[in-house]
Amino acid sequence: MTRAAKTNTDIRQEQIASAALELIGAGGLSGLSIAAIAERVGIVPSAVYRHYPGKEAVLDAVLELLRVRMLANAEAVRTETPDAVERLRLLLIRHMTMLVDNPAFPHVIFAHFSHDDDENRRSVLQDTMRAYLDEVTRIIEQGQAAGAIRGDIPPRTAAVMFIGLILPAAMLHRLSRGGFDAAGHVNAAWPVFLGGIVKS
Amino acid sequence: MTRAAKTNTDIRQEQIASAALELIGAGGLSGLSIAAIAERVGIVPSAVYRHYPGKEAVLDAVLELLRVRMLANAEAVRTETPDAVERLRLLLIRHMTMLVDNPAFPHVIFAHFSHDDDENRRSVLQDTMRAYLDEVTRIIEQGQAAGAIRGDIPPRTAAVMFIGLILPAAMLHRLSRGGFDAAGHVNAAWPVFLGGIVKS
DNA sequence: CTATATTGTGAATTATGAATCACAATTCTT
DNA sequence: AAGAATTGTGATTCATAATTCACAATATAG
Repeated sequence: MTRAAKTNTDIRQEQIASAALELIGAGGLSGLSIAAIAERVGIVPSAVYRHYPGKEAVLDAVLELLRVRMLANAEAVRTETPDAVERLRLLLIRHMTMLVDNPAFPHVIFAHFSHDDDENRRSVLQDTMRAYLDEVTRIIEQGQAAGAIRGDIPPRTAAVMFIGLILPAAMLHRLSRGGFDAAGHVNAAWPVFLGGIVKS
Repeated sequence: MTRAAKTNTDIRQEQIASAALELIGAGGLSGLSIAAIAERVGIVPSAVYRHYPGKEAVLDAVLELLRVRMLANAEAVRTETPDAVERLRLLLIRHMTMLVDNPAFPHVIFAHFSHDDDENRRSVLQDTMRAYLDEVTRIIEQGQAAGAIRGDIPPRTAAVMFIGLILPAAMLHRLSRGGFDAAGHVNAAWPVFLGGIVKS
């Protein structure tokens, strides 16, 4: 066995967090072990502890990864188009792609949040979702101000419905082992959703 | 310590499955242990093995519980009203109530489905979801035939969107530890959804 | 009422995986 | 190049939870 190249902690931390994210996506939280992470990174299990104090810390890093990716999407569409409705559509596509690429996300969300240890993580996740929903809500409000979206619809409700265009598709995609066409669903559902929120 | 009353296996099996369901809802799959189940049932851990060959079998029983409850809802609304749209609304309420009462459901769905052991459970869950979606699809088709629902909407798409009215609400309800008003969201989202699918 | 089957109990066993540690190899500083 | 700091390795320890087992109590059949 060749020895793993000595690599700076900041690089290793990223590698470990990414490996953990992928492992969670593939096998759920139960499939996440220090040994599996180490193998994927190409080091020995005990080496992981050179870069993180323990498994809990690795999970925190995974949550941070997810937070950044979620909000990056919301950020990105802001510069792509000024039109609120079009912005929503682009975000929808991005969001869907992200969930299919990162199946770890729904896993982590629904994972165990019971012990006191997990309380902090739950809170971080909640903040992430709230921030994301705030972005979507803002786009919808903007569409209402511009007269494109019906003013009698609570923006927050529409924002949660927006998430609802994706979440079940991601779930079915996973349950069917990729058999369910998540992208196809989103494309078909979009005009229906639109029909419910735009001015007729 | 008083000794647990001797109880028939069929009763114990139900108690054990219910206990497991509740434990998963409270603490996720990670929070599920034979010891915890036993404590909740009021017996000693090793006694669980009198009624199930092992933990895997208990999980199978939990899945069966969920399947039955899902389909019971779809079945129930069929006799409550002949109107397709109203039937959908009733199902929505039932579904939402069920998810809030049984937070184990989303947990189990997004739980680990990687090992070969889990392959069978994934398949069972997929069947459950498909059967449920079939029911919803049928109601929508019926609404289209009756002229209440737009005919240019793919019924399956609408059915998945229907699930999407609930799933994110259940997620937010959980993330916020009950702070998010899932029932309120569903009530607000329903007319918007309706606006997208009914004939204008 | 006695024999048998069923269920419950506590102790012991086992498997798994997280975490620690002493030591080796590598890189960096000077 | 010498010494210090960093990173990697293998062996070991520790904790947890599933599972097994011998035995006790209780219910059921005859």
